[in-house]
Amino acid sequence: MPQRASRPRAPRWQRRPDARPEEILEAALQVFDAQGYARARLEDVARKAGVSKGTLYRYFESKDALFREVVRATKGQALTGAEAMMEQFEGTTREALTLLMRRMWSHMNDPRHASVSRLVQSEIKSFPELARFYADEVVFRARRLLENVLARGIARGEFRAEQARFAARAIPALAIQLSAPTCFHQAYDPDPLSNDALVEGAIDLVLNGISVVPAQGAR
Amino acid sequence: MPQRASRPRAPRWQRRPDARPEEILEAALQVFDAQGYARARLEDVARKAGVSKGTLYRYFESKDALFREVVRATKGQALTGAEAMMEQFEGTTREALTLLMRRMWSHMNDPRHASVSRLVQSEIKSFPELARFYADEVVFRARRLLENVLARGIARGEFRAEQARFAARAIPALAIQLSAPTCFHQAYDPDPLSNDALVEGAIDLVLNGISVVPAQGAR
DNA sequence: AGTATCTTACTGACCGGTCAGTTACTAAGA
DNA sequence: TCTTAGTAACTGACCGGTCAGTAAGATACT
Repeated sequence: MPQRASRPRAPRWQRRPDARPEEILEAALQVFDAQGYARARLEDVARKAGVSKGTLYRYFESKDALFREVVRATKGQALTGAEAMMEQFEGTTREALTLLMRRMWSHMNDPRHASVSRLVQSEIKSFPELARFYADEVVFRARRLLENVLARGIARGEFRAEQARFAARAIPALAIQLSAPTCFHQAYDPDPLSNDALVEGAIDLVLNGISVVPAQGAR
Repeated sequence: MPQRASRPRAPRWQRRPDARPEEILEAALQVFDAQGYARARLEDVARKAGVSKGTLYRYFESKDALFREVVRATKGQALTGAEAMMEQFEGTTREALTLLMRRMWSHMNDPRHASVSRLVQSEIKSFPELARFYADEVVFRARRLLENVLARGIARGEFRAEQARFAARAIPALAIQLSAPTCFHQAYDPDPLSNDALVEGAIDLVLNGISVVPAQGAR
């Protein structure tokens, strides 16, 4: 019963220019995630977004552009919260870093973020423009946040100074590679680690790896 | 001067059935690396290998199969040497692990291995059959090797037992993500780390991360 | 050694499916 | 009634895969 006599015109489609872009981005993320960039068909994105293929081109000028916007929209402001959190943190830097790492890992458990991270890893080579954006707005920004925390720990005598540069790179690397949803061999793994075990393992390894050895002085 | 009167027939092409497969694999690796699997054209692979496209199909039954063989050929026996090296190692386990990590990082500096690692990361989702092979013959095998070293260190009281499982996963993760040639943002990095700094940073982080804390007992 | 015969590595033109992007048109709704 | 969001059929490039034909070169037989 598509329409009633008293409200005769149930339009075949509606104009919703404000809602479309977001819906298309969401659909695109799902299709890109499932198929990878190259195999993803705009036809499928359109269907999933409830529009026709032509409509995509009203809002995004090409498949490339659509992909870039997916990444931008997902990761764009993701770091702001973490930065704010760190700004006002008062406890030991060990606690701060623990908190931050838990936050990173729980982020990677959000399928949206995990998908985008994986996609960027996979496709970045074909998107020099995106590469620049992603490096500046995601990779280096995350690194800067970590470096600030690490610097605080060094200043307070908690962490070893010589590990600051490497650790700021290692933590994101571990988050990307060692959170369950990103890991392709999870399915075949004879000895899989739970998500909890992965976070806690990472925290333990990093904290022990960067803390000043308690041989002389501390404790 | 393509031919001389005294040796009149310089053939337009030669039969070299033994050499072809290897040459094709090498060409395929280069093209896949440069373009990614989807964008790589078999036409280009053929040209680079000095054969026609049809010839590819004499040796490999499809593009998929060709890709699988590239991976197999490159990574297949790569671990054997490392396993042998560890088998006969006599020093402290710290030294053993250091040696092994240096070996892993220098492997990743070989463009062939770096390419394949990146490609597998990117494309694995579309190749379930390859995923199985890669998980069993590369990922888990490398992990097993690391676990053996770590177990030795635990048995000798050098390493903390609770870190064995995570560290065996973390080390390859770091090797893949934090060796220069695999890293897409190296070009834009305002504060790039040299390869040396990356290896040494990883070794330092890991050794400190897994070693028994010298608070009580040791030293 | 020469040459006829046969096998098969190799070529390259072609086919057909796929899909990003276009366009001519329709109708929502201010 | 006019603007423009939206549709759907269409186009053309691209490329994986095929196959009929060609010639390299091995083998057999003088």
